[in-house]
Amino acid sequence: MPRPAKKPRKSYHHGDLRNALLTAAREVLEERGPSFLGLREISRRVGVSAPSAYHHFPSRDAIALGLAEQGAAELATCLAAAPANPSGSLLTYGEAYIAFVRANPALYRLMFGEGFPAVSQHSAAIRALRERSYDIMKAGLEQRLPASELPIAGLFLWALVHGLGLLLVDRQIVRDGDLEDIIRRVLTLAGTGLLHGRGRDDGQSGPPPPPPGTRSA
Amino acid sequence: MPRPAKKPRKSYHHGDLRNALLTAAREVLEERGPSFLGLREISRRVGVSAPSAYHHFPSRDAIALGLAEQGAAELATCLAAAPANPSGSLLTYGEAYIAFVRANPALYRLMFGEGFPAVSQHSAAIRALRERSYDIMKAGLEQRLPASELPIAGLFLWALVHGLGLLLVDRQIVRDGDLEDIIRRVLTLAGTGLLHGRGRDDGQSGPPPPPPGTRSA
DNA sequence: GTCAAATCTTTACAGTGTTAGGATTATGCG
DNA sequence: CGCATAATCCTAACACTGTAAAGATTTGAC
Repeated sequence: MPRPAKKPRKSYHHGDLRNALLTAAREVLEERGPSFLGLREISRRVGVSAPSAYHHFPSRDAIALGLAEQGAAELATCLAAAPANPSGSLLTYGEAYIAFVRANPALYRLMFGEGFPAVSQHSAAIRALRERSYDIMKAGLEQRLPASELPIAGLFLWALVHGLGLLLVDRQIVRDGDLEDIIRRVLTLAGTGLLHGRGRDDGQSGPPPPPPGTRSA
Repeated sequence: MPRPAKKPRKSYHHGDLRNALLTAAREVLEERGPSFLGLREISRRVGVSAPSAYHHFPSRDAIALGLAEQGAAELATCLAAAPANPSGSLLTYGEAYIAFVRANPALYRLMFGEGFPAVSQHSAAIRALRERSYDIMKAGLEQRLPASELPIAGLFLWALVHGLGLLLVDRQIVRDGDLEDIIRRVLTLAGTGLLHGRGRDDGQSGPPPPPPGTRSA
């Protein structure tokens, strides 16, 4: 049973230091921002000396990498749990994505920021999780777009929610109206683009969308 | 006349240290990335002792802020110089924006990253320059959209190029095709959305999905 | 020429990530 | 059980960082 952490432990060994470090790191992250994520600050919160962390992580960056992997996994979970409304799947996925970013602003910045080299180099685990998120969103488009348009449409959607999420996190959007409504309208605008923009290079005129779930290339 | 910088100067006084520091800082930035932008490293390149910088900048963050202001000004200039092709203004503005990001990747990350508190707080100068860039892009939309749609359309466009630029800088887009073409197709897709999305038809407003609070599942 | 202001210097301090080596506890084998 | 050994945590120390304080050198005004 993992020790409750943060309380003064009685045993010399902690018992679950690795997870305790990650938990404390996440607290520091959301409380004070990615640039204050210091190894000594983290260890201090856990009540342990700084070098102890090196028995569980090879470097400070590795702790940040651990957080980034957590974040990537949670993002994929959020997207997978989004209600797959067939008529407005783009809207629901987009809103789920934005909701995650707004619920974990500092974590999202860490995931896509430059502050931690280990994170920027995209570990294999992160790459896999990111691909999973991307595939989930793309699957939502698959029912309504010809396969030839999927790569561009997926990239379009990803870039939009990525940029919109970061603008929100950075408080760049100062409009005083209802933020939820603004987000919904931007995503709706994107949806009409996807719906009306299909006539590019698919010569067929009334193409039934290919329903069978062949994973995209 | 500014001293050539980087060569061992003979006079005790440098003469144009402030600009020399900014120039060296920009070199460090693009060579090694924002997280390696150290005050001592910068001073070393100029051939001057570290505390000298404090006569020209109140802190290390202030140097980064100076770079961010430079970047904001250059971005606005790039957008203003974009050929105002009336039929595809969105494409040209979007491409100009992306071109700037790709030409100054580290600078763009510094401008919108979290590594430097002074930068994240958006100085008045940066706010003004950013607004100018935004207005330039919005002006490109003005000729083709009703005024009521402008705020959302502008935000949509900004979020898209912001996200797309950051994805490019982060090397998240690994598709092996022609990158220029991919960018063009994404922007074109966005353009069709703007053109066809003016009559807002959001009849379906489903139940808002529960925001995933996701604190330590 | 002289004095003051501006500029650059060395020195020093508190903080960081990290390494080395010693203390303490848990574990597996006889 | 008893004991060797491995795992874990500790303190001490190093090189580095941003920044403050105070001394040296140059510029410019009177």
